[in-house]
Amino acid sequence: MAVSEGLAIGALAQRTGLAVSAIRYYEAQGLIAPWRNAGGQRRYQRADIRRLSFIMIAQQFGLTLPEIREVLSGLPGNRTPTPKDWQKISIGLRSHLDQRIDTLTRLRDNLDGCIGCGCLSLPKCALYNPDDRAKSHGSGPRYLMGDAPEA
Amino acid sequence: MAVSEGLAIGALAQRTGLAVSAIRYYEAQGLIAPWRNAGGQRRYQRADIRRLSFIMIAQQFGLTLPEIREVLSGLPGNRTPTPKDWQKISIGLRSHLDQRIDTLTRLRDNLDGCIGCGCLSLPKCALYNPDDRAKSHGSGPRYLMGDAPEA
DNA sequence: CCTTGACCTAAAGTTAGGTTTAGAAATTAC
DNA sequence: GTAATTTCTAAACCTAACTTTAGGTCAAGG
Repeated sequence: MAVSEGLAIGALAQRTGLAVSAIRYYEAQGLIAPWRNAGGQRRYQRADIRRLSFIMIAQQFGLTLPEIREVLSGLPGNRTPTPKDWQKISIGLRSHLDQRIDTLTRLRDNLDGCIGCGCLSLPKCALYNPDDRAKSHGSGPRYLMGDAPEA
Repeated sequence: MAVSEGLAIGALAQRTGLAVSAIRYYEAQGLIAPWRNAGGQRRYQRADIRRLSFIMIAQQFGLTLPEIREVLSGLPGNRTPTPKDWQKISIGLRSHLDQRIDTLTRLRDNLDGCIGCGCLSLPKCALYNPDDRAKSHGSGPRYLMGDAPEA
């Protein structure tokens, strides 16, 4: 019976390569919202495979889970997202990625001229002012990187 | 007397912009080695300002503290490093950075064609196979991502 | 001499992104 | 109708890179 009662969490895990615990964690973070069957178990739509795939890709691009949740909120809530819908929200990813590449490239260009030239110890060194603030995902203070003393 | 008994940790913190606790932490991780004065307090050389600066820059580039410790071990231990010494070890940074830029660029090039085209849900999608897979050194699974998200 | 501020150590807390564990209930397989 | 799988929840644990706290010690100034 139940020609299509949706995917169980284990099946979704297999299809995406994610751990079951990770999928539950994403739900806790508001990134995915399954329904429950009569027995209280999570059931997912086929479209959720793509949703999780998107999450994994966005993570590779350096987005945090809150950021990804934000991006996903751009999808329609009342129907299964179409390829066009995915395309639309992926534009944000693209610009995020472009920014990161720019930053790193700028950093690299400054490296050769800066390390070894003597300015390394000066707060005004170009390398100290990554005006983009690539807030590395760790927690902690790092008020230097995210919040340069000024510029 | 003691025309130059070295810098106290607070002075070093001010000069570098780092928190005192962070500098002690770096010592615990083997990244810097001050000596102690008669009273047991840490004393630093002026050259350590540059050492900490290097650490901060390397972090922006995405290196972990163990990796930075490794790079720093390339400096001479018996004398104050010269600009040439710094230049030498910075070559490793440069290649690290080049790799990261390459990876991101490859990812970006795949993005437009991949998201929205329908392959997003397939495990064979190019975005799923960042062939660089830098041995996910983090704890968790992230066996999918080639490298910790870093920044 | 005494007070204030900087410094000391060790241990616990923090954030992100999950995993592991434990005990119980639901499903599936035979 | 069981036995074996899965799944459930809640809570504890994990890493990296630090910070905060607690309880004391050192150093400098008046």
